[in-house]
Amino acid sequence: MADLKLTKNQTLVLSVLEESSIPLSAYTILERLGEHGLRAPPQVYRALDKLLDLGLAHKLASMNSFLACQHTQCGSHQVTSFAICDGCEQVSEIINTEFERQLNSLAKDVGLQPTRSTIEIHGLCDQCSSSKPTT
Amino acid sequence: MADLKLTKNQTLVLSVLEESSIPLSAYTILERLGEHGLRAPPQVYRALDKLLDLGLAHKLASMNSFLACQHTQCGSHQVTSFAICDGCEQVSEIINTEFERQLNSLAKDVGLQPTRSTIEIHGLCDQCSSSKPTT
DNA sequence: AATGAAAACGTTATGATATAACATTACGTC
DNA sequence: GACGTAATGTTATATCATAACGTTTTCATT
Repeated sequence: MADLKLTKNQTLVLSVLEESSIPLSAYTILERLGEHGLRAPPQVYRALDKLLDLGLAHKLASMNSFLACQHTQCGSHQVTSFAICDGCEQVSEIINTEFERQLNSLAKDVGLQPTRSTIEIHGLCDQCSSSKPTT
Repeated sequence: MADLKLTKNQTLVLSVLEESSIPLSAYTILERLGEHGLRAPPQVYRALDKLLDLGLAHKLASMNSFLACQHTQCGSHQVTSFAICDGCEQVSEIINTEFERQLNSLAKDVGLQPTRSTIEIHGLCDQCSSSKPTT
């Protein structure tokens, strides 16, 4: 566990993310940590920034929300992709080297040296797509 | 040109996007259209929503900004990827069917039926990477 | 243990992004 | 010209994120 170096607020924020089955907004995290003494957004955002740096959490730009890294050891600068169900909000974190290679190749084709990528696939999971359409 | 069906505000917003070499925030668009009578955010956001629907504009979730579609005819629901230079802010819009196929395959592997994707690659373009590092 | 630098923290205020809600106007169709 | 729909204008507010500043904690060095 890399948790050992985390500060109090970072630990609190990461715990909330880990206990959630879906991504959370910074303000939802703040609400849940009110009873632990957190009162203002910067306390959450600062903890999140550090967790993102460490690769222990990820931000979903398309939803303005955050989730704990699902891989116990997610190198902070790999290309990570997310499959997001718009029904149940479950997220799968995908790391695929062949896909990463192809992404870098696309970037190179247009003359870009990539540093970070946002890959977020929205849709419906098998379970939601079999239950939702019956409306 | 598909412009023929656009309303006044949609046409104004699209014009501003087309005249810009970089993505613009909704509020920047609003400022630029102040002289044309636009005064409040909903006027811009409503036009943007329609332009996104029509595939005439795209949103970059990682930057909270918008740009005109670079393909004269971008089917509104293709997988479109963006290569974004963090130096000069130039964006290349990439459509690649092999990449799209692989993306769909990744989604399928985790049981997701994709509907829309956010693919944004950040980095430095060749020009910026040869000028910036010398600091 | 004293000390000093760096990191983390708490707090207030504000900036930036986006939408709800409602009244009004434009416009095609009958 | 009456009607229904789409577009518009406007006010207010919700949501997301950070600047700025002072205090406290941490911890290596003395």
